[in-house]
Amino acid sequence: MSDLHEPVLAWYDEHARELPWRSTAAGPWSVMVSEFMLQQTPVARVLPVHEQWLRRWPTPAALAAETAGEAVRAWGRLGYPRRALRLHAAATTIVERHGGQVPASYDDLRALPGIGDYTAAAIATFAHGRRHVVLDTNVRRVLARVATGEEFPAAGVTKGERTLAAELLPEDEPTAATWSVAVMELGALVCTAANPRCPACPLADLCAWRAAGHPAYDGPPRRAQAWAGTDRQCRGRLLAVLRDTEGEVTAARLDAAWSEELQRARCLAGLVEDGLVVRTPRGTYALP
DNA sequence: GAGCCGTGGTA
DNA sequence: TTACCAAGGCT
Repeated sequence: MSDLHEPVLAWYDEHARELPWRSTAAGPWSVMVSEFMLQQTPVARVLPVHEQWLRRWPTPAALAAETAGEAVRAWGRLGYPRRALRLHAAATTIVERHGGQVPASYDDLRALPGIGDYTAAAIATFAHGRRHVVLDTNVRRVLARVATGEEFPAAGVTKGERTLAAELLPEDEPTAATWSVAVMELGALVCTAANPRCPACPLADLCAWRAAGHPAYDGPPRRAQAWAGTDRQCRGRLLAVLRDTEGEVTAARLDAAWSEELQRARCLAGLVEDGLVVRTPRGTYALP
């Protein structure tokens, strides 16, 4: 399967997007911030917020010196605001335990809040040039199609998947790093979830899914994410009020943001529990 | 391992 | 319009 390398690397050399966190001028912190923001969030929406963050907090120490609430506020509408909390906490740990430098080792990164297997491998690879299996949704989809002949990978990462990805990883460290970002980019731009651009794919002639005639996905249905009326929507509404207000917010303001009382109370308690909101002694609410 | 956690763009 | 989904992590 190592005959996949050359076509993918050549394609990446020609078609890679120029992104701020890929610039030679970008440091490990820029990469780390981007990886947090890109968790489940499209590049287009990350770009402006990433730029603001790096300008305001050019180092982990700069972010750590702020309150967590300012990180949540600056997160804006990227979604999953607990990521902002975790990034702030990770920056604090980096200052306290790593001399203010983003760690290069997978294990050190993996131990930070908000960093799971993917993000640890991604930062070690993209920020420090280390050699790790970087298995995100893009890579998984490309491998499922090219090697397994299925349209989509299983719900969770399988052992076989990880083994395959490890076998495909080039031995040479810098080449492995380029390969990892190249396969991700191929999945993001060509081998997309919907309407893949097979005619533009450098692996078209080697692709098992294409050879099989693009059979439709027949695995278990992926349950749609409910939204309207859910706690997630309610939490989003409540936090938006806090984000868009300097200082404290009265309970009445939050009452106005969501009419269903029981659900509102449950969600507010959840936000406090998560550390995204604090209740003041006066009974008002604020960002931490 | 399944469920939960935001948001907005696209077809 | 509804449904899908976009560089996951945590419990």
